[in-house]
Amino acid sequence: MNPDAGGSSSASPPPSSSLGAGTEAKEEEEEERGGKLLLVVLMGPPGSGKSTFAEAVVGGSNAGRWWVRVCQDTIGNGKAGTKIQCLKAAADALKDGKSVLIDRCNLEREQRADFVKLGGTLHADVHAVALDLPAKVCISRAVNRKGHDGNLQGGKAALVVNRMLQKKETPLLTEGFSRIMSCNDDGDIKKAVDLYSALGPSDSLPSGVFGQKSKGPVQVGIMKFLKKGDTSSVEKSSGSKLTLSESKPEQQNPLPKHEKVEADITCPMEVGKGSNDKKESGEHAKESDSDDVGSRTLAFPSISTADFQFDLDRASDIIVDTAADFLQKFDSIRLVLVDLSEKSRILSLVKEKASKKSIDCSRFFTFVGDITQLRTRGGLQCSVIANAANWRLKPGGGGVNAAIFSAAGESLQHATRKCADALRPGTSVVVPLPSISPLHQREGVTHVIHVLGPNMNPMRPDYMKNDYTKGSKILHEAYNSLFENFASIVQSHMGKQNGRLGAEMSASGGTSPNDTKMKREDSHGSERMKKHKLLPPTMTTKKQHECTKANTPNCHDNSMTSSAAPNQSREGDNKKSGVLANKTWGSWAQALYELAMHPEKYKNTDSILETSDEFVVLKDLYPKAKRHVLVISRTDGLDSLADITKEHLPLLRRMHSAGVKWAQKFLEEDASLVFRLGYHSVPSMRQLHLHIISQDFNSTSLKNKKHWNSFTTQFFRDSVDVIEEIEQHGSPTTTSDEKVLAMELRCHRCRSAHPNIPKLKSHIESCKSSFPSHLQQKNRLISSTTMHVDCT
DNA sequence: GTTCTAGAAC
DNA sequence: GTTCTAGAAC
Repeated sequence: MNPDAGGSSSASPPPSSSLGAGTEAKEEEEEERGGKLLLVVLMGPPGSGKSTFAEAVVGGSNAGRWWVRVCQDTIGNGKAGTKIQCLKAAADALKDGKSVLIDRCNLEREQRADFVKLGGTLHADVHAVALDLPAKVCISRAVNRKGHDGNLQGGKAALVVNRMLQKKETPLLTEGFSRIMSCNDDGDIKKAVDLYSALGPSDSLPSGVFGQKSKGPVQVGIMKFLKKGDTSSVEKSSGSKLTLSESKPEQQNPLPKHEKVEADITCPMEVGKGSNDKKESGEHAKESDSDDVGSRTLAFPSISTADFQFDLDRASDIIVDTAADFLQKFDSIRLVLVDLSEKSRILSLVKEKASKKSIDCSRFFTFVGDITQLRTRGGLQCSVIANAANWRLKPGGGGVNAAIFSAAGESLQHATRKCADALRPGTSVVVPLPSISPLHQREGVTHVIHVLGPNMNPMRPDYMKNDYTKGSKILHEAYNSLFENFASIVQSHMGKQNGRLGAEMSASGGTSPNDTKMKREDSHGSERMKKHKLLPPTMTTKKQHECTKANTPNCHDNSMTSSAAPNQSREGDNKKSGVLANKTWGSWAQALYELAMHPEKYKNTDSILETSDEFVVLKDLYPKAKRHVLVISRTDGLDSLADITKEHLPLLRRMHSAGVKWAQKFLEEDASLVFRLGYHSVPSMRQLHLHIISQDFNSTSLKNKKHWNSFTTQFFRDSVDVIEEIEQHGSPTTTSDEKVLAMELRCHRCRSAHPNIPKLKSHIESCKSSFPSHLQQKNRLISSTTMHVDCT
């Protein structure tokens, strides 16, 4: 602790030549040192370690540097002061020939603008140092600290941190900073401290953006990032630097006016035209690099319309429909349809239809160019590309498939082999592209998703004989599978960053144990990615993987249908997503099945509330809230959402109605409750069951992260949505990626992050925020004040 | 799904 | 030392 830290500002001893102050003296200093004075704006929420940083630099070993720390928490005679006071102190110090560290949160652009301006006016180099630690680390530290200068600690701190992080805006060079340094963990912070502490009088630091690997969206939270209906903070921080919209004049789709920031990342419905505008291309690439938009962008070719000769008009409808659905579900994700030629008929059809549908053209657009050279020749930053694969997942054959395999080199073939041997029409498989692949190195492509669509070409395998009813369904499925897989990549990308950063929980000093831990978690995380991400949705075991292999166009279903295991889904239940819904259930997972098949055996227990031919209503044995019941289907072989087809719609509607009825009954007993009805994407217990659960989550049986996330993330599929999706597409889209269950803990009402279950639980006891807006729509919530629409 | 428990985090 | 998480076993 610097002895002067309690005052309005603290400085290490100034060099004698700077005594006497004034601009002149300062300029002399500059000349002498060969460098300008610095105004370093720290950014970070409470708990991010700004003061520690500032104290280390100001009071550290660098006695030759004349730093002044301007700390808003102490500027008022040791107590919190105002921004004006900070500005004045900073101005005085700069005029005095001292470099300044601004120690206040400065998370929003507006909050720091005056300091940037001041630096400019007084000819100082203005740097940003963003302390971008994960929310939960900051919260944990802020909550636990004692004797904080600004008296912000304890429960109040968590609230403040959360509120601030919602508004965080990533610093940009365009704000006026000459250098931006982001610190994503304690190691980064130490490096930054060392860097600034070690600056000699004549040293200067290179300009530019450094260390911005972990982007704003990650810090704001995965849910915030992915879920529709949240505030715009993510777009603000993620999108503010891209200016694709400026790249081409022929913008067709004007942006909604309220999405100003998005407009910055927007493009006209069609951009690109390949290669030649070097300036533009460079700009895109550069801008995108400093943002995370590339990792949230999927470029895909039109599936089935080339060699497989699928009707273009129908295909374009399907592309636009599936893309629109997908974008509705996920915010901040970009989809780009790519084709080589400007004259591409499919591109113009899609453009026209997307425009008619008023799809946000910043998040879905067409692009003329080579999908294997999007960054270098097209200036489009994009980490995930889709491949219109063949069923054998082999290179060659011409078209996009040949181009991608050729551009990616042999490593793509090897990586593909590890994931699958073959693909069924209507499905896709994610292949992480090894870093040695030229496509990875040159274009920044991290994943290739192979997709197989329906074939309408009599010369190719699995010819569909012009059956467009089936063909359209399969093409629909192919795009859905592609987009879902893409979503899970983005999710796991975010989750991984959070996981890695989340390992950094201890106080600022500890580097080596943390480093060890970090590496371990990181490699562990990669392992997990290997296991899960290689497989299409819902496939998580080797066995299932093999099933898919067996289920290729040439192998059909024989190996599966002969399955005699009594605890597996029956044959024929798995027509949908190309990924077999088969799953082996542990003995413990049979309980609901047993009950559904033989409710009479259990009729003496008071857990069964109602029995009909179609379902049983049961009090959950381990309720995760004050009221938690299950409506269990009695249909044999219907184990999870993955088994559902349109035939089950009437059943689902009746299960829903039964659930609503019970919710209303409970509301009569306690009008303060709010209920949500839904299914787990991947249930742990066999036999399809609908959860009716009150949103207090006040239960000792709710014990861990998996419990919480299974009811409060997209893993929980609202019954109304499931029903709607079956009505529209014949099957529900399940978020089969179980990694959401390991995500950070966020309040289901205010979305604030919490470091552990006990702290989360104590928060939700008192959180009175209204529910996120998407939950308040379509009767997803049932309370004493809502009306419900009967789905029967 | 839960229980148990080692060891990480605090 | 206590609290908490996460993986294994069932």
